[in-house]
Amino acid sequence: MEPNIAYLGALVGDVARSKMLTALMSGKALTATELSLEANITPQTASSHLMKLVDSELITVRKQGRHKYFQLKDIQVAELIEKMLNMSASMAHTSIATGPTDERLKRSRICYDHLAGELGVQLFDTLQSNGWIVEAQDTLTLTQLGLGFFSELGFDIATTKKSRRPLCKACLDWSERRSHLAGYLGKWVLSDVLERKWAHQHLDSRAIEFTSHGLKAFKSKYHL
Amino acid sequence: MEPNIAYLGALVGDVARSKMLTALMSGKALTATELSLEANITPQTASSHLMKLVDSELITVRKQGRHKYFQLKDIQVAELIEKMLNMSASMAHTSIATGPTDERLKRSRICYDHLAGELGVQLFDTLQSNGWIVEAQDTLTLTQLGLGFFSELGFDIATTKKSRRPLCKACLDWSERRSHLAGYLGKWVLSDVLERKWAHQHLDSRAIEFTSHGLKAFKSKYHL
DNA sequence: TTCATAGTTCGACTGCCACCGAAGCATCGA
DNA sequence: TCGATGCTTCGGTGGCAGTCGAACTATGAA
Repeated sequence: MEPNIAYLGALVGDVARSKMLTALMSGKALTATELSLEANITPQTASSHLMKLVDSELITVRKQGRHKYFQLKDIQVAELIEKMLNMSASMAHTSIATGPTDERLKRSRICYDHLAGELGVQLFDTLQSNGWIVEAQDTLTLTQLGLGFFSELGFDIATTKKSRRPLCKACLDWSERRSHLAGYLGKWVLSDVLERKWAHQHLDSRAIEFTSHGLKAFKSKYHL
Repeated sequence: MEPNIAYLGALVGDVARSKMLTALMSGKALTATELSLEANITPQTASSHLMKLVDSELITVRKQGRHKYFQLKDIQVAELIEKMLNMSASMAHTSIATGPTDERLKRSRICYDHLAGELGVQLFDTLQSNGWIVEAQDTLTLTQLGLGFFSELGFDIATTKKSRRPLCKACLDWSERRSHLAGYLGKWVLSDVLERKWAHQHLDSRAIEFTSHGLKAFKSKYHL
C-alpha cells in the first residue's frame, strides 16, 4: 500500500479550506463561524469543509458550549502549511490580493507558535550577530553564550530537555525570504511577549500588534 | 499580497498528477509517455497535466530529440512531496492498492537522491550504533569517528563545503516510520552504490534492486 | 520520401464538488 | 418556556477540471 498524496493535496487545494488552514496558522483556536468569515463562505459550506478537515485529521475540534473551536492538529500540519506558504510565495502568480491587514502581517505575525515577519527576522539577525545562535548549513544551535543570555531573561533550559522538539530551528519566512527563530526557543519568546502584554494578536488575522511601550521593551530586551 | 497555497495544493491534489510527482521522486528524468503510463491516463491528458506542472515550476523539462524528459525542479519540491508522503502514510484511509512492486518498494527505494526503505533505515541504525552519526533532537551530525570512517571509503568532505546543503540529515520514512540518511552524505552513499553497480533502479518505479553480490558488498562495507 | 513514434491542440463530454437556501438540532440566557 | 445564536443536514444547482477521440506537428529511422 503506497500512500496517496492526492487526497492530502486536494484537502489543501480548495480555496476556502486553504484560507481556513492559513487562518489557523495563528495558533489560535477559531470557531466555525469565524472560519467561515475568514473563507468568505456560508456556515453551511464551512461546516462540510471542517468536517472533512477533521476527518482527515488535519485539524481537531473542541466543543465548548454551543461553540466549536478548531485548531491545527499538530506541528506536522503547521510545518506542511508553512512549507507550502513558502513555496507558493516564491511562485509568481499564486498570491491573492487581501485587505489592509497585509502591512501588519508583513511587519510581525505569528507562525503557529512563534514570531515571524520583519520583526521576527530582525530578532534572528541580532541573535546571530551577537553570537547567541549559530546557523551552520541547515541546523541552528544555541551557543553557550546564548544560553547564558536567555537564562538571564528567565528561560529555563531544563523544561526543554523533556520535549523531543528541537530547541532552536530556523524557519524560512515567506514575506522576508529569510530565517526567523522557531523551535522551542521561538515559542518561548512569543509566549513571553504575550504574557507581558507587550503585544496582542489582532482579532481576525495572524497579525500581531505591539504596543509602543511593548515594542520598546522588546527591542531593548533583545538588543535590537 | 498573501501567498495562496490552494493553487499549490490543487496541483498535488489530482490523482494523476500526484502519481507523476511520486514517480519523479525516483530522481530519474522520465518522458511524457512514461509518466502517462505511471498515471494510467492517455498521453493527451498527461500532456496537459505536465504543462501545468511545468508552468507552476514544480517540474522542469529537457527536450532531447523527440523525447521530453521531466524532472522535479529542485530539492524544495522533493521535500514537499516527501513530507506529504509521510503525512498521508500516517493517515489511515489514504493509501491506494498497487501492484507487486510494493514489496520491493518497502525493501529499498530511492527518495529523490538517497536510499530509503528497510535497507535505508538499517543503514541509519548501524551508522548510529557505531557512533558515526549522532541524532540530537532534530539535527544529525557526522562525528569525527564517522568522518574518518567515510573518508576511508572514499568520501571527500571537501566537496561538500561548497554546497549549502546539509551534510547529514535525517529523513523520515513513510513505510518504516523511522529515520534514514539524507543530505549530502545520503546522496553520496546512493551514488556510490549505483556507480559500483551493486544495485540498479527498477525501470518502472522508485524501487531499487540489489544484486546478490551487491547486497553482500554493501552490507560488509557499512558493517550491517 | 515514407512510415513510425513522441508529443500537442482542439472540442465535446461527464462527473464531481463546492456552494447556498431552507429547515432542523443543540445550547445558552432570560 | 421562549427567543437567539451556533452549527448541521438535506436537496438542488452550477461550474470547472479531468478525461478522451480525432486530428495535427515534430523528430527520427529506413
